[in-house]
Amino acid sequence: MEKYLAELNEAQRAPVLHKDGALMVIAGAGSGKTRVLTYRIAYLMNQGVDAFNILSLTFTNKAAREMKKRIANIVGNSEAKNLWMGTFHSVFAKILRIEADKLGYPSNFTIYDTQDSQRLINSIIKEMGLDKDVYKYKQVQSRISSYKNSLITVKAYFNNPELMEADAMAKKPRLGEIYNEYCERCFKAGAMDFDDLLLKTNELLNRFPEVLMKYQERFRYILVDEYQDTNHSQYLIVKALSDRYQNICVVGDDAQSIYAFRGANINNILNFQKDYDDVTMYRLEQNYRSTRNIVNAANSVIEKNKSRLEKVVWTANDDGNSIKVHRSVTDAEEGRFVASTIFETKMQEQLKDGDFAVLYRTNSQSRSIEDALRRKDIPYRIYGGLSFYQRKEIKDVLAYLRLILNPKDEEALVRVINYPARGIGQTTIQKLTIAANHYKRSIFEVMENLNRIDLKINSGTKRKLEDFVTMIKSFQVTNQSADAFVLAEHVTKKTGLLQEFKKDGTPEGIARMENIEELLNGIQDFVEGQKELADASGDLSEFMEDIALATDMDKDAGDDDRVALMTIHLAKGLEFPYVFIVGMEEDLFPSAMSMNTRSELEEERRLFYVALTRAEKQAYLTHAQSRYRWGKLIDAEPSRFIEEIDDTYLEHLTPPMDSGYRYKPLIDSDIFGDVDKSKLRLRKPSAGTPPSHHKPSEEKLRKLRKIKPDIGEPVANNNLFDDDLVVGNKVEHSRFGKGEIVKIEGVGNDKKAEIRFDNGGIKKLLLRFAKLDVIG
DNA sequence: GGTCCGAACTTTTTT
DNA sequence: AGTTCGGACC
Repeated sequence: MEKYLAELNEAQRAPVLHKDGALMVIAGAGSGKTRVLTYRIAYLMNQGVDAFNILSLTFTNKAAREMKKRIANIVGNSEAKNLWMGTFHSVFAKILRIEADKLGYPSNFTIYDTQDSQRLINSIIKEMGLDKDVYKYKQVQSRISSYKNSLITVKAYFNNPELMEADAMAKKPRLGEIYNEYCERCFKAGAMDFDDLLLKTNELLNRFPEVLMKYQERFRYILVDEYQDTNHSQYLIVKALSDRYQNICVVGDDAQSIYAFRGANINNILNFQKDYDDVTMYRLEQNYRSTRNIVNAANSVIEKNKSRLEKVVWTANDDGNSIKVHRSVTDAEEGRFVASTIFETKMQEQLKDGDFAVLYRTNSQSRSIEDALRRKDIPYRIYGGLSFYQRKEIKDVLAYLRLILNPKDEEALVRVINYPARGIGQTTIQKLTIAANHYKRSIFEVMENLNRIDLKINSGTKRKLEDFVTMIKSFQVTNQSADAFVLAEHVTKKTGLLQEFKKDGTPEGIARMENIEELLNGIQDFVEGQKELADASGDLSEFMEDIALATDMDKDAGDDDRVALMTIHLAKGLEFPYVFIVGMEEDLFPSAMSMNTRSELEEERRLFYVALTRAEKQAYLTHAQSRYRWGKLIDAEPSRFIEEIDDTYLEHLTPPMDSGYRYKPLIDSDIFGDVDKSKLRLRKPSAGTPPSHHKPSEEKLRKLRKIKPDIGEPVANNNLFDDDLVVGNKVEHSRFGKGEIVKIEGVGNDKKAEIRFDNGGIKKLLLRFAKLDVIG
């Protein structure tokens, strides 16, 4: 152990050696935070802490695996095995399976991905006869998702006039009904969506004190990586679990918070010190990754943000080269520049393809880069985008497998009941659905009992339905004895899925068949891996659990030597010697959708900061004067972010254009005073952020918190009111008028106040949404 | 109940 | 641009 501790600098060693209590590590980009986490866990175990008592939450499962491997090298494999490590979603999915019965779920519940959720919501909207142009299923899904991430259950929703009014004003008065129906259908199908994995964990821990106690005792030491990207739901889970022992270590960097759009709340990290007694704060500020040029350039950009924690990232590395900026006429030319630069640099510097990465803001930008790389025969790998498991043919196979494990899984059933075509059409499915709703049973159960219910289905169709049921049941029998691979191979043959593509013969058909074969290979690999483990069998349920929450980054890259293509979001936590950041153009990066408010623009800027700090030796920024978007050639101006970099760190490969362009005006609370962001959001509801919060003026904020402003302007805050409103306060509400607080209950985002209004009414309002002015 | 064709959406990021 | 979905027609 001593040997390992010697590998750390002083700043890194301190949090590693800090055994008990709450600690927060603010870790600048490239400052070795993974190393700190790894050694801290190893050190805890070295100090006699049982691996069973440590829970470590990481951003990807791959990060967890790698960390575990490194810990195993220090403390030994058998010990490291007992560590609980993984993403929030995968860890709590495991716990939910153990405790499922308490919540009324089967332990083999299905996990719906976003697509499943959207399909279900789509059919609910149709069944309710709503206008699909008003109720756009994707918008509705993202709205429901953000409710869940803010712990607003259906019940909480209907108890909250503010929310209902907001949705009504957005011309969606029946959103609550959809939400309710969606939840009921998921429950009936024995399914949880991604957000449920966190929401139901909260429910579990809140409703069952003995369960909470059990896991508090179990997880005496909790570590959370990338804490700046946790959402409210995750925050509450961590808070609950760590409440007993308070041995909580969070690591993060506010400058790299880039997931606000899916509910991440930067205040979790900004307010950590308020949440626990006796917090020790550590800062890692020395960057080991990048050249001084890159570090300084990144600093000069992030300085433009107002909301930041104080931190100075520095490096002892060499200056290195300037950051190179390249302009091209079209996106195709940009691709060619990237490809030929990679080609030449590789030759001159004796590098590998794997030393290069191309980062972009949106997945759709990969195409032009791919084309250029392919022409030059440069091997590459695309991460993310339409992930393998989201392809239609793969989802079809998986739907059969899901159905075997959980026949109540309606999304899976609807997906494959007539695919490949077996003569079961819309009408029949409709009849089944109505019957299922009527008898409060699943469609599959209805199909099992066709002879006992009169559904006015003709005998031919009935026969087909029975055949389908028999087939699934026979698969279930096979599943008793066969491993996942044998079963999956059997299923693809028996269902006729493979046949379907074989007879098709088109290039797409062949590609799809190859994808299915690749899936089967993947399953076989998995099964063989599992069989080597003592406590696993390689059966279907193990495989399905493994892939349900697998991210694209989790797949083994196979350590093969290729240029990496990915979005900046996906690149978080990674590093490459040479990095190209392409599409540095206004409306693309920063994204046109993110320029309406300061906080959105600041998130884009943090994203750029993340991109830049991925580079070890050399960064390139490229932009095109025109590019194809939506099938049309669009003119583009260079991104403001290029200008924001201090000029001394840049080298223009092409003469810079005159910078006479202008930016779109910001809608900003700085300018307009009290901007009601929830209304802004509703006008533009595609973003996946949680329902926004009323933000009082800066002065009022200060009064509420009774503290002086620290650096810069705080972001719209969920937890502002935590310690400030008390019973007896006089408040004014925009609609209900003046009143007095008679009761406060709940914590954090769930905090409610009961207010007796002067007009006689008593209302219970969720503080984070209630527009209250304190008047005494 | 199946097939074919055109409309519509896509492109912000993801567990 | 490419894909997916829904409606009209067979």
